[in-house]
Amino acid sequence: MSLQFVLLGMLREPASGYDLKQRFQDSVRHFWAAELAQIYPLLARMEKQGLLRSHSVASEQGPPRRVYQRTRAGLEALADWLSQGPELRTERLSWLAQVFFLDQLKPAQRIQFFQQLRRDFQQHLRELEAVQSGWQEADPNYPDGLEDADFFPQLTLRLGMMKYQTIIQWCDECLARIAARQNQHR
Amino acid sequence: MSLQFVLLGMLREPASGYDLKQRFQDSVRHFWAAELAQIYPLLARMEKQGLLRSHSVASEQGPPRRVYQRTRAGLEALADWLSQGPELRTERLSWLAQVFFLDQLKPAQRIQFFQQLRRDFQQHLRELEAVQSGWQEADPNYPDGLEDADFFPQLTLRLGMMKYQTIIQWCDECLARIAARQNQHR
DNA sequence: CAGGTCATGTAATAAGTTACATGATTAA
DNA sequence: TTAATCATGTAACTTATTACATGACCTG
Repeated sequence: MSLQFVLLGMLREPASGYDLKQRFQDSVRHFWAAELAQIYPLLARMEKQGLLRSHSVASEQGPPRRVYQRTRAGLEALADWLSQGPELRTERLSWLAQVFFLDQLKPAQRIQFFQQLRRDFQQHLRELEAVQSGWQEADPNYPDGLEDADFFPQLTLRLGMMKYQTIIQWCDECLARIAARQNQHR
Repeated sequence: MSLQFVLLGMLREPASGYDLKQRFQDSVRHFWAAELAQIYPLLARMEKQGLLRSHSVASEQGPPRRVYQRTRAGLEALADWLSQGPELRTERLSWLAQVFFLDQLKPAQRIQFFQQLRRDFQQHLRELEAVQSGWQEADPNYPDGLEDADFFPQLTLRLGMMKYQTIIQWCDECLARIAARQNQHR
């Protein structure tokens, strides 16, 4: 299970389940997501396994926060995972499966499909660009003077943008080719 | 559940669970995968729901084959899925999560990590290129004279190649930037 | 006669989603 | 007073993986 390692990686500083969920939202959501209903029980399990330690901290608002930190064992588990090299798993892209079968959709709707797809990814791209801008303005060292702990996250942001650009380009290409085919078939 | 729809899409012609698994292997494996242990029970369930019909056909070798075909209801379910527009779900790319946390790995191993990543994706790219070459040689209409039923699959193949190329490019960029940083820090 | 392919399936486990329950505080 | 945010959790369900069981036939 990789979520375990993602949590270990994020626990560079102590954090509660709720905090971790926020961090997903604003730093890794373009390549990982997790719900609280998955995070809470997993954190508890990891503590039982000795990878984490927790203590309760009173909160100004709401119930007390359970704040977790990595143990030595947790740190080792993370190091192991990283040193085993890239963990590649088969992706499941339902939208691409839809494209695969798109001949079974009415011609007019096919074009709409690609237009919608383009809009969706354009939106994703804009979101990442916004993240980048914010960062860029806040940190004069951006991007190559960053410290390691920020440099590698920046690389993932960069790939996210490159990938979305590629997909948008591909959408345009698809739309052009579909249009060309329609003219030919008359 | 999208596997259901992927199976419906693939059942353009009747096929057994075993057949379907093969088709995953050679046509959609870069964006979808499924094990027989998932396929068999799902096909049975879909038949109970009235989306599929099956009959048993003797095989030259091994046990009789259970061959499935779509019912009208199955076809409608597929059409519905397609006409609802692109189904985007959050991806989970563990290897990219590893990059995100790569500062927690020894510097020498970081470079190895990217080299390995590059090799892996280079391999994936080569596999798709081989698929394309085979197809290109077999069909003189490739790629824009293809019929719809082959044209859309071709688009997914094309995106697969573009994506892998992007990732390889990004790996090179990362390696260069890491090297540049090492020089700066001395 | 060992290992691969053909072919179907079950069982156990892991991973992820959706819905629900609780209850305080704060801002519109 | 209504909705949002803070904060933790459980329960039910769906989706996916790994391991196992069965047995014929085909190739080296």
